[in-house]
Amino acid sequence: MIDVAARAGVSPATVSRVLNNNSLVASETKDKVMKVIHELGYQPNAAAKNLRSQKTMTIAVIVPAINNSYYAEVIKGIENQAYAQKYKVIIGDTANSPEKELEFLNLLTNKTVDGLILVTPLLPDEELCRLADMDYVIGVVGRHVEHEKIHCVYTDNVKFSKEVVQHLVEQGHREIAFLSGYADAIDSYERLEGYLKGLREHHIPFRPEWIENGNFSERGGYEAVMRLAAKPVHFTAIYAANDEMALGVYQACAELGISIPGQLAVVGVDNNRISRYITPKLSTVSQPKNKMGGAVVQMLIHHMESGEPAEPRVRILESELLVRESSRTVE
Amino acid sequence: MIDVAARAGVSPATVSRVLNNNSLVASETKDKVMKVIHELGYQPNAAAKNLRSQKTMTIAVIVPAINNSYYAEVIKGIENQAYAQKYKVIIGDTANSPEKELEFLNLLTNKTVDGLILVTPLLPDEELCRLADMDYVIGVVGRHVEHEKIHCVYTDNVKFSKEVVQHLVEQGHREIAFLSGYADAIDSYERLEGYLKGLREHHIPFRPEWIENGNFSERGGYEAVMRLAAKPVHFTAIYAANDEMALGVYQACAELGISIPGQLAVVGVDNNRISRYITPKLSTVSQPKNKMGGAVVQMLIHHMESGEPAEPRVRILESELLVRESSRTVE
DNA sequence: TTGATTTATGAAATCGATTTCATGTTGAAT
DNA sequence: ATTCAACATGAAATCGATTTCATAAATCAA
Repeated sequence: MIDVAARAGVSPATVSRVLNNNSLVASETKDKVMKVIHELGYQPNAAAKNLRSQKTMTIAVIVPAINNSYYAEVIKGIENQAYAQKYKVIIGDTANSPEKELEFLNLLTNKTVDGLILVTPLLPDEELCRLADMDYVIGVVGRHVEHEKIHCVYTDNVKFSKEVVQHLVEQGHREIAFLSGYADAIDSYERLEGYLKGLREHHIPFRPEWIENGNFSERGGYEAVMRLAAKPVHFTAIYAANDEMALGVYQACAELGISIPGQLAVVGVDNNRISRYITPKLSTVSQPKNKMGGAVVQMLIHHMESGEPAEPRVRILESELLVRESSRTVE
Repeated sequence: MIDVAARAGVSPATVSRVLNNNSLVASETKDKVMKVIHELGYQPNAAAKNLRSQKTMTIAVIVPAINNSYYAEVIKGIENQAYAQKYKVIIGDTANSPEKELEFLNLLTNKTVDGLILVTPLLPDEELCRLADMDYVIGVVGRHVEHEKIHCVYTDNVKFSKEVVQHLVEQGHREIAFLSGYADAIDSYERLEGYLKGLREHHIPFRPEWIENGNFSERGGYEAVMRLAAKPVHFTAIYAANDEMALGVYQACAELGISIPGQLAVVGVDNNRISRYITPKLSTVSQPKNKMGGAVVQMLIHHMESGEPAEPRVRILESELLVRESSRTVE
């Protein structure tokens, strides 16, 4: 910058003013400086800028697994919106480890980033609230955190789970099993809650044997069905709390010689890419992943730039039940 | 930091020395300072550190589409390796736009990051070489760039394409069509080259009608097959330059009443998740995506820390042909 | 005891931008 | 002609760490 100033015969202060479109600079001076800037190919140093402005124009996104398509889509929405508003995005993959997640929080406290987005975080609310209390800017996707300064975006797990049950009942099912994800995940809990409420609404007495844990993974789903099949309990439909587990259900059924949807209806959640390609096509619940990412970024940027949390602080986006082959009664 | 220094009754210089494990500090002073640091929950400011050290411990990864599983896997490999070596990762999604890609290069020139990784870049080699000439640290995944300071990691497109042809010939096919990706992508070009060489090796006269462009997309693959089917040319196998297009082939065949692999054998490239779940299971070429990402990060970090490019500068990793149902001759 | 080393610490410069405050210039108004 | 406002610019402080250089204290050898 000093070089530019010297070569243009002005002070660094003026160069800075030119760069920041400060009105207080004569247009001829401006032209002269701009010319030198282009000649030298000068670019302002980001670190210096960050230090002086106390801003980094960067946000961090922490996800359990980047390669999982759900998170990849959310990240896509985040990156696109951030880019549009001139922000950069740092990603952190926790590999489902709360310790790693905790470490990434340092990005906020050491001012590497201006704001942080946690997607389905594993850490307890208190940890997040503690940071928010210190005025760090935080957004959460896929979970609700009760703190006036924490932004949340998610879909209503309870609501769409009830819809799934409703749909299965309409297809004539009254014995519906449920595959949950890992026990401490909020999604798991809420989808289970919706499932139970759905049963209740249709006056279907609930049987605990219908519930198995599949840890949100294909393998887990497979094993859960095997356990289910070994029990003396009857069911004609399975609601899997995500598509991965539903994939496991398909595999188990193939091995057990159970036909889908003929003998067993299956519904998943996530609308991952595979669900549309597998045979029979999997009925599932679709969430607006890109939109969720974009929404939380907008809220965060608002907060960072205005100093006030966005209004509303919580956005619950609509999900959609996609009825495909796996749950449609064969005519 | 000044607060810490004051409270510990030492100078900021000493605090800094403690933080950086500088040996020139008495152990009792060190303990005293550490205690205050913990009391105040002090964390060194990243921007100041970056400015002073002229390093950011950050690398940027530029991909055409984050949500595409191939890139997501590469990113995963990059992030994991970077994290292990205490580096942060900024991502940029170009949405296949060279202009956007060019913009992301500013992250390097304005010193937001210490190094940059481009995954299957769209920009011409010259642009990258220009930066490398200025001693910016650059890595490229999925393409070869001839510049002594640019690190490259990729698999041998020509080699595995020849293997695909070889495999199809072994299955009894001699009329093999080829679906290319967009014309300016290096992968497209090299896979075509391998296809042609493969044909030559088996003394199969090449027919230009066998080649159609599918732009690496499912839709493109579908349309390409439709065009192919409309031509007065016969073929019993299709080599699609990626799995997405192969998916399009499946769809087209379903509509045209062509059975796979009975009437048409299909092979793709990428081993994306769906290829294993679709019916019939798609034969494809698997690349070590995570490993490619990890490898390029290691090379970059070596370069950034030693000042010298890593040796070797180019790493060609092995790919694997996965023969599944879509190309196996029905007995 | 004295001088030479080693060890521990602080003062101040530095990284490269932004911004406040002061100063100088120009032109309009009286 | 004089005063005042508006405008244009520069000098210097600042952001928060690191690092050089200087200095003081402690240790050692003679």
